[in-house]
Amino acid sequence: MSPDKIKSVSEPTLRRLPSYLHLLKRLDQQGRGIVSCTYISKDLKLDPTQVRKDLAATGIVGKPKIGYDVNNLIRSIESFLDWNNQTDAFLAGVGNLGRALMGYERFKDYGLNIVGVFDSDHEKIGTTVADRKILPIAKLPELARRMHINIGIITAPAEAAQIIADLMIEGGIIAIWNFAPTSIKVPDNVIVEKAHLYTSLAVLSHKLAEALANERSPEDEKGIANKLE
Amino acid sequence: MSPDKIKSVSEPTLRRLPSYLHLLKRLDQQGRGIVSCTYISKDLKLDPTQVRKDLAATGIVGKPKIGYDVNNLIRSIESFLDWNNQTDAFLAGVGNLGRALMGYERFKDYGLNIVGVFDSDHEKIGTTVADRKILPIAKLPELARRMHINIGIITAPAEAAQIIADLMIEGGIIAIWNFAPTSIKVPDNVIVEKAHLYTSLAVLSHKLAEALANERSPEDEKGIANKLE
DNA sequence: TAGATTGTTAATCGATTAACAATC
DNA sequence: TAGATTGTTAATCGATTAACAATC
Repeated sequence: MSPDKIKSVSEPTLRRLPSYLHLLKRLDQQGRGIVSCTYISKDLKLDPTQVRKDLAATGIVGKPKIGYDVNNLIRSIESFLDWNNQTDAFLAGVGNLGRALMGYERFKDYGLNIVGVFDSDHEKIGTTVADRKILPIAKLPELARRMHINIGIITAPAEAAQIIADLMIEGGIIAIWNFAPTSIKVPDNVIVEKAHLYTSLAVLSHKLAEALANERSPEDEKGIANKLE
Repeated sequence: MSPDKIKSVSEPTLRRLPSYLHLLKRLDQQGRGIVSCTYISKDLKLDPTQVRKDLAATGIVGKPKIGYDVNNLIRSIESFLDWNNQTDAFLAGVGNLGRALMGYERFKDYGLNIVGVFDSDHEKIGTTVADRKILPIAKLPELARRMHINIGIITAPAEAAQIIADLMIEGGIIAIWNFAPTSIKVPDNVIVEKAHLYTSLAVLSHKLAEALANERSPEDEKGIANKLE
């Protein structure tokens, strides 16, 4: 029935796959042909069983006692993430971050090809970024539909995020990569992936504050330990 | 013993706090003084109990039947994340992404103050980015130590990440925000937070591929459903 | 007062980790 | 062959969700 059925996979697994891929590409460059889960798990500080399950999710089959073929593994992960085919995308909001993303030629290695850039600022419209002419945001829906664009990237300020999302959806875009620091409302069939820097910064800030507090009063921990005795 | 003890909190909770904060700031601007978990949970599409627990983790106390005071809540989250104090940071690697981060004046609202920028490229050293002179990377350890810098931001290519991390650690930096697409090896007492774009892109790419595959062959699902009967 | 809400304890769910058989 | 490794099933752990008492 379903010849190339898509396996359902947990989001934590999905998030670990790029780490494997980067390590594997490095190993490949070093001329290594075979790798074991044990090796990967040590390098990335993960549980070996977890690595095995993650890799299995991509459909790869290893050889007991031997390990996995590095090249096969790379291809398996890339095809699972659909990074072997390039997908066209539109980007809206040419601020600092927008420019940074446009400058990442590497995205093409990750299946992403940004073919249209949009902004609402008349000063910016007509100028170019990464050799692409910046177009007026109002043209996004029509162009997206005509070019069958599936992915939209929002790198605009929070205030503009919802308006842009609506235009993208109007243009038939079904996957939105949202860098604006706000949540957007979309229909159920539209996929939204948040890429909020502040989320990551929150973890760092809190852990640092915690570490510094412990450093200042390390006796606290002993105090607690003593009470538990 | 521990007068201002730091509560241990789960990482998922920590990652949700910035979303609450953004919503609360918006509500505050709209002049709303009180908010309930129910309201927050609907806006952010989360479970209300989860919201209640997350907020409780920051130390806030609400009023039954009433809700939470919006301003108190904002202050509670900010102080929990240590975003009410500014922490000085160094950034290494002035490529596109480095420039984008330097351009984010908003970081100051999130407790982050980038006071030093470094690069290894002689062409870049001496030029400025966001009004800061770019310094040679070799000077990072000494300056970090002298200025008591705790946070280091790596926005360099993967190849340079480990070298930069080592220099940061040499300079006494204990928290690293790593944007380079590679994992770095650090001593146990050093905090590393990954901010890898590709991790987020992997989720989007795979979900999109899955959605498109289902669209092409929606009868598959029926087929499976029938078999289960 | 009644009802909406907080705060907390218990149940559920899912991801991680452990154990072990199969394999080259 | 023996040992290292894969692949899979079972146990554990932790986060999410449900239930409910306390409160204004």
